[in-house]
Amino acid sequence: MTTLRDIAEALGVSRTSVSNAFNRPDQLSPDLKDRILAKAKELGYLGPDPVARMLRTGQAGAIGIVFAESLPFAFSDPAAITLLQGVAAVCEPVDKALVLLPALDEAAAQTAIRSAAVDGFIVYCLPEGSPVMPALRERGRPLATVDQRPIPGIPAVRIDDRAGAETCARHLLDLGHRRFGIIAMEMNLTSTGGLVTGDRFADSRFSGTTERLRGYERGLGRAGILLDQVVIYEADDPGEEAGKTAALTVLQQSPRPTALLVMSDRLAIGAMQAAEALGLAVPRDLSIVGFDDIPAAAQVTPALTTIRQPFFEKGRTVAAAVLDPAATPDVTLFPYDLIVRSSTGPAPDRAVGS
Amino acid sequence: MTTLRDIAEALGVSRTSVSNAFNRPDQLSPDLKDRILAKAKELGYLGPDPVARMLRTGQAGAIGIVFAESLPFAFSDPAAITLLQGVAAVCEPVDKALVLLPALDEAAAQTAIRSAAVDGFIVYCLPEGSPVMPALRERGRPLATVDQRPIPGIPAVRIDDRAGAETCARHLLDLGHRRFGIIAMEMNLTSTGGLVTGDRFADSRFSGTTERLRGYERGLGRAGILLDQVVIYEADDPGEEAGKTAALTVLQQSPRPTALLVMSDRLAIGAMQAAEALGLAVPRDLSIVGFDDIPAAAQVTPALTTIRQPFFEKGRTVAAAVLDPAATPDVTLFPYDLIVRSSTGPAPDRAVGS
DNA sequence: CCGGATTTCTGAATGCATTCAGTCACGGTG
DNA sequence: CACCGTGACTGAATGCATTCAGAAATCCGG
Repeated sequence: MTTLRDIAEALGVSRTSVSNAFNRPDQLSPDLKDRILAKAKELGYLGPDPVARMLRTGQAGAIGIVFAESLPFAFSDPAAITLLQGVAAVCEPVDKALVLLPALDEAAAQTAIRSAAVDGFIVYCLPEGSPVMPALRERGRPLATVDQRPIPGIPAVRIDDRAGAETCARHLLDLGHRRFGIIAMEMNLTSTGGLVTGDRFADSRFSGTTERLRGYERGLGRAGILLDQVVIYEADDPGEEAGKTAALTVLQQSPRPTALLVMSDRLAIGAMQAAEALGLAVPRDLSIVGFDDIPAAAQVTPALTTIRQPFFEKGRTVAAAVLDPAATPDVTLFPYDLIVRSSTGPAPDRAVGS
Repeated sequence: MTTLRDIAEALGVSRTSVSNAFNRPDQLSPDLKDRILAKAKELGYLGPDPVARMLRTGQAGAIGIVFAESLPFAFSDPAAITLLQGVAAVCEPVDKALVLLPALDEAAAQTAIRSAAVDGFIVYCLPEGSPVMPALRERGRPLATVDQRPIPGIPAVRIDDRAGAETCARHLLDLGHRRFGIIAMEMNLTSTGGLVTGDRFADSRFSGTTERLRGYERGLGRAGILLDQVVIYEADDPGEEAGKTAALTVLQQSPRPTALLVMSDRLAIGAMQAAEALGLAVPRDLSIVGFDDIPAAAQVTPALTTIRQPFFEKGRTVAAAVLDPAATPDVTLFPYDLIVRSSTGPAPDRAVGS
């Protein structure tokens, strides 16, 4: 394998000059530059080795992203994809590559983190207490988190999930609903799903789940409804199928809820399928509110009422935070919006409201 | 900044031992190992520098992916995402990270390629003659292409686009259609879109576009229909909006086509929106066939008839090809399937067929 | 033709860890 | 007691390029 040195020797010039020929051609007489480049081609030199350059300059030219779940799984999440788009949109103009760290499990994530050549890490949706976080800190690189519980000293990007969820609850209350079901996202990495009682949520490791539940609680509380009066089902994964399974159970409780508070659009879309399977018309018999406003939310029939949050912007912001940690506030809170579409309507029979 | 050497000196042991303490703890007496680890912690050592290790071992522990378009754009493509999932599924178990190379434009892609610390590259959907390809070869790393014209000596993964497209055409022919419109994907990176004649496709740089058109041509040829008897519109980007714009024009030609051959599902979904805007019922007034079978194809109403191709599998295969180039055949052709759903039906008035 | 400003080029230190081929000491064996 | 195998540990070469400070050469005006 040819190196800078070989070329320098073959030509009787210094290594510096060869390096300059590639990196700062203006520092060299055109003649020498051409001779160097020609010799390089002749010897089959592949150009300065990027790794050696990194070692010398201390710049990796890349930033890493770590997800709580395995990569193929993370890619199935439209919200994560949009976030990634935002991240890419700021990395690209500054020529930073994006490194997706494999995270088959927590151990794998840790080794990946230890051996990643990156200038900083974006941390997405890690559960509280994850051992991945210490591994990240040990690398001593800039860090920023998104959609997880803020850690003091590390820039965090998120929305006010609690307030968003409260808004959902109030929307349904305003429509006259009084019997609710809640379909929750996972509370931790190893969730098996199933019906749960409100207090078990104290164990939740995922900030989004915890906060949204608290938000529902607060919202429903305004009508005097307590969490143990509502059916709560924890989905065992973030996919539509899990939402369907969850809703199937929730909708077979009696008295049947007239409205479903669902923590994500994917789950909500699954819930709509369940409603259809049970012959319930949405929103006539059942109202459903999602969360996130993923692209599919507007496309399903009926279109989903949901909370919109700016994933793309969030992506841009975390990326910027990692790129320039100094200029970043501790936590950036983005606005959210209730988008009322066709999946919510007046409670079917107000007289029955508990 | 603390290094291996500092610890070795502080403890009066060799660098080798310190290195071993981290990488091969079994080579060391437990006592020494503990002392080293303790001292490392004490001195705030962050662990062996991954870049230095890469330099020494020649392993980057990552593979790069290059797209023809800018990253945020690439992420909007459901097919690319599924492919990525497949790639991730094989990289993850072998602890390889995935490096997304920024490609704001071709020049940016080239610098990114030159400075990426990766063990190999996956090349997705590059147009023919792209200057990115030579840059890739210069790096001298394993390469594999997917969804683009195969390059001799480089493993390629694809489907038989031509045959797939021919199948679409025959399907419509079998339903009695005789007046066709074609909505084509971009022919090159700088396409501005618009109506085109069949022969201009000789200029197409994107293999998928070229092949699919040839396939339509061959299919329609069986009924004696030549390409210049059909309206062809080249979309100016891969998005749904572009499909709608295209279809709006195509459907206003007279005589109006009774069937649309659309080169991708995203464009096809856009075309369905156009049909709706024009008050045409699908499939009663107009049949539409897409290509790719992205998840949305099954979800739109009416569900889209399309060609299914195994993106996930394709991803796995290219990734495997880069990881182990020796064991890889020159070109891997995946099967495709015509999935007949509800967007195609009998021609409205067979008597009018040209 | 001279002094100083430029331009061009070089030396050598530096970044950090891995790894092969041993050395050394110790315990067991005949 | 001599010899050998084994485990523990070390030396030093090696991977490849960047960069600062300064030397050498060239050029300018006067």
